[in-house]
Amino acid sequence: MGYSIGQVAKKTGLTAHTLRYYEKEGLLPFVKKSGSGLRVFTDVDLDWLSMIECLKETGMPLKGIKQYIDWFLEGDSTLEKRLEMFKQHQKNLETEMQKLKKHMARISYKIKLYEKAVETGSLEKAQTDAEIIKERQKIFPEK
Amino acid sequence: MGYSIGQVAKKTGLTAHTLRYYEKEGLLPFVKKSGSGLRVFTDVDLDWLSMIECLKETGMPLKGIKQYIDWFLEGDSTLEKRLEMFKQHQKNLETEMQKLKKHMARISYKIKLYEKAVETGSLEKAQTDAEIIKERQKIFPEK
DNA sequence: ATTTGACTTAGAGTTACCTCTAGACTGCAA
DNA sequence: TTGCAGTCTAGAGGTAACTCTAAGTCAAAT
Repeated sequence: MGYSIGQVAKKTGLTAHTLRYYEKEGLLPFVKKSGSGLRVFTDVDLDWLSMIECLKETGMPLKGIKQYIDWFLEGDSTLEKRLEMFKQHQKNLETEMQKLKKHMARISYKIKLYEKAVETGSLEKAQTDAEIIKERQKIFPEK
Repeated sequence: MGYSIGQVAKKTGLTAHTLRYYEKEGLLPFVKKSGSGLRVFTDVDLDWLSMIECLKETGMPLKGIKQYIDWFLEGDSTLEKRLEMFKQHQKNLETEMQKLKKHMARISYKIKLYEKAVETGSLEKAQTDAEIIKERQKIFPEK
C-alpha cells in the first residue's frame, strides 16, 4: 500500500534521481515521508506521474506542469484556468501533429529516394528518376 | 542570387545567431563567404535548412543531423547508412505518433472533465458524473 | 564623409532537464 | 551483527540548443 522510490522508478521508467528532482520542483505534492524520512509513494502519486508523463511527452515544460499542479492545489477556484490550459495545450498539440505529418511524408519520400539510390548506387541517378520526381511533387507541390 | 544571414533569418524564422551556430556545428557546409567575409546563402542552403527543420522538429538531435550531413558529404558510399538512418527515424516517429495520439485522447478527456467541472463548479462532482466516467473508460480501459 | 545598421569572430552565459557525488542513514537477510 | 542494497540531503556537474556580448568591420544611404 505504499511504494519506495526505487519501486516507483522501476514502474515509471524514471530514475530515483529524477523522482526526487520532480518532487523538489513541486511536481509531486502528495508524496509522504516515513518516520525515518523515506519517501512513500501511493497510487495517487502514480496517477500524477502518469499525468506528468502525458503532459511532458506532449511538449509541456515542467514549469507548465507545475503551474497546473499549483492550480489543482488551489482548488475549484482555478477550474477555468485549468480548462483553458488544457484547451490551449490541445490546440498546440494539433498544430504540432499537422507539422509532424508533413515531416513524415517528407521522410517517407527520402526513404523512397534512398532505396532507389541504393539500388542504382547513385543518389544523383535516383533523383532524376521519373517515379521519384512524381513522388517528390506530392510533397512539394509548389516546386 | 545570394542571401545575407539576415535575409535567411527572416525567411526561416531562425535568428542570425542560430544560423551561425548551425554553421559552426557543421550543419551548413555549403555556405560561402563573400570577399569581405560575409556569409552568402544560396537556395541550396535554404533546402538544407528546410531538411534540418524537418529532422529537428521530428526529434532528431543536431548531432544526428550532422551525422547525416557528414555522410552526405562522403558521397554515395554512405547511401545505405543514410537509408538506414531515415528508416530508423521513421520508425521512432511512428512510435512517437502513437504515443501522442494516446496522450491527446487523455487531454480531450480532461477537457470534457473540466468543462463539466466548470459547469457545476466542482471537480469532484464532475468526476462522479456518469457520462464522464464512461468517457474515462474509453481512455483507461484497464481501470 | 559620416552615420546607421547589418555583419564578423571568439567565447561566455542561459535554460531546461536532468544526472551524479559524497557522506550519512535505513532496513532486511544470513 | 554484519553486510549490503536502498535511501537520504545538498549541491555540483552535464548536455543540448541556443543566446548573447564585446569589440570590431563593412556597406548603403544621406
